[in-house]
Amino acid sequence: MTDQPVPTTAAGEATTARGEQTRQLILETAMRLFRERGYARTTMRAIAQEAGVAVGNAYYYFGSKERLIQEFYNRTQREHLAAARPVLDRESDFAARLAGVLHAAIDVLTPSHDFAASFFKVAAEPSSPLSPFSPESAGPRQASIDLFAEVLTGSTAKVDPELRPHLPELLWLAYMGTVLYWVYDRSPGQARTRTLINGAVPLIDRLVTLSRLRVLRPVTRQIIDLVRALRH
Amino acid sequence: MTDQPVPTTAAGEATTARGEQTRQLILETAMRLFRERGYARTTMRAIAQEAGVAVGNAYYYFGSKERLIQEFYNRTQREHLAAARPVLDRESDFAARLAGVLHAAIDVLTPSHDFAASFFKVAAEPSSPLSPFSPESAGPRQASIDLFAEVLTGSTAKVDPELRPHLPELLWLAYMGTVLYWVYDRSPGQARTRTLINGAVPLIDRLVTLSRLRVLRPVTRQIIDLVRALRH
DNA sequence: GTCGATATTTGAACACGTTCAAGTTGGGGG
DNA sequence: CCCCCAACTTGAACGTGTTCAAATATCGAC
Repeated sequence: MTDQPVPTTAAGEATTARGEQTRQLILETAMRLFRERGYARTTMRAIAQEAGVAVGNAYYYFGSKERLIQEFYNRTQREHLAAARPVLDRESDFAARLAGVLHAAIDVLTPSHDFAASFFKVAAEPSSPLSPFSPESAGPRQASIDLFAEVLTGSTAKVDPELRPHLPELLWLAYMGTVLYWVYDRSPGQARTRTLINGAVPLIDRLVTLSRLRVLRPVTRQIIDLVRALRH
Repeated sequence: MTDQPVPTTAAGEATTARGEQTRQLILETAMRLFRERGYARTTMRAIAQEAGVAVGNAYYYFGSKERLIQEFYNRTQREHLAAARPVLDRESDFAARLAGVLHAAIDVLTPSHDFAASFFKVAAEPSSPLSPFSPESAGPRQASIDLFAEVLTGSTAKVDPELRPHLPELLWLAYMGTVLYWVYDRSPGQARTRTLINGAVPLIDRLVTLSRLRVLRPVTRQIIDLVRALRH
């Protein structure tokens, strides 16, 4: 009853210099073709041919076509962390930090918008290791959550102490929502996503501030309880 | 640069009694096999063989394997509307109505959880006509939003008049989020999703009520402005 | 009843992702 | 210098979704 034949086995890391070189060659070729033609229209045969290797060789390093996407995912994540760094070093205002980190993510993603949609389709599969909620993604996911923890800790924001430990994960969730919106965003240059960020960040900022208000305490508590109940 | 070769042409509706019968036969067979073996492991050849027709015949009525999923989608949607009806006729409390409608959706979906994941993968593709945000889904989407409008209008809830016109769509969005959670929910019987509904509904109810409060007016206004800005 | 048009049905052929048994290569130990 | 083994490379073959030209069935007009 389980679906989707399990993606083939493990790593595929090169162990020699020659191998590493081939691996990189295939990867670069694939990324170029994905960008040029889109994911679906790039065949494994085409990648192999353009890279000047046999199709089986591509499978030696990347167990499947999806694995190539995994590589894109990792690369993007690293670039995001790097792009967010200057913002975190510069700003101390919570809203500015959050907006900066979110805009940085979209900056990094923008050149790949067209084929990122295909990437998204694969990641959406709940059983896929590429899903942001999968155990296999635990590493990158935690790195991402840590980033939002830093958004918070480095800021001057005053937060309800009960809410604080949960906030990084909630911000990460908002980040996922933003990316989701971006994937579906058909406006030129994904301008709508920028609007979303610019509108949502002050809103989040205000809500976080208000969470300490007496009238809202019960609501805050209610949210925290829900998060706790869902986390196990 | 556009991805995914466009799904083949239009309808495929039968125009004769004979055709309609064949169409139904193929559809029932497909649904049975999907449930028995999962989506990925059910081949078009198997469907055709079990239904006793040629593989090309299945393609005559359903332009692609994904189209068969479309049919599942429509069917589920109809069942949801039907399952929600008694609740709406019975309850007048906003929270009870909302919880009832959401639980009804999960009730309808539960038997298909295993293969609904595959369905979801397809629907996630932004360019797919099955995406809940696609123009092709406008009909079913509106029907769904109307359902949440009825959740509201039939209730005794007092809502900020500025917020009210936007609330059905926001509730629909929350519904989409719930389904998203359900798809990824691996807990036995998707019990976690029930927890989510039972926790989120009172929260939403309270927030809706609080939206009329003086301190929260600016926040409410801010949300409305954002929704407006994103809607065009 | 016969004919033509339209609806339906067929299955071989194609393109693509993936597998795998059979090579080839390169370098470290003798 | 040669041998051996693991690392790497190859491409034919398989299963699958999809297409399409050709065959067949149905029905209303005459």
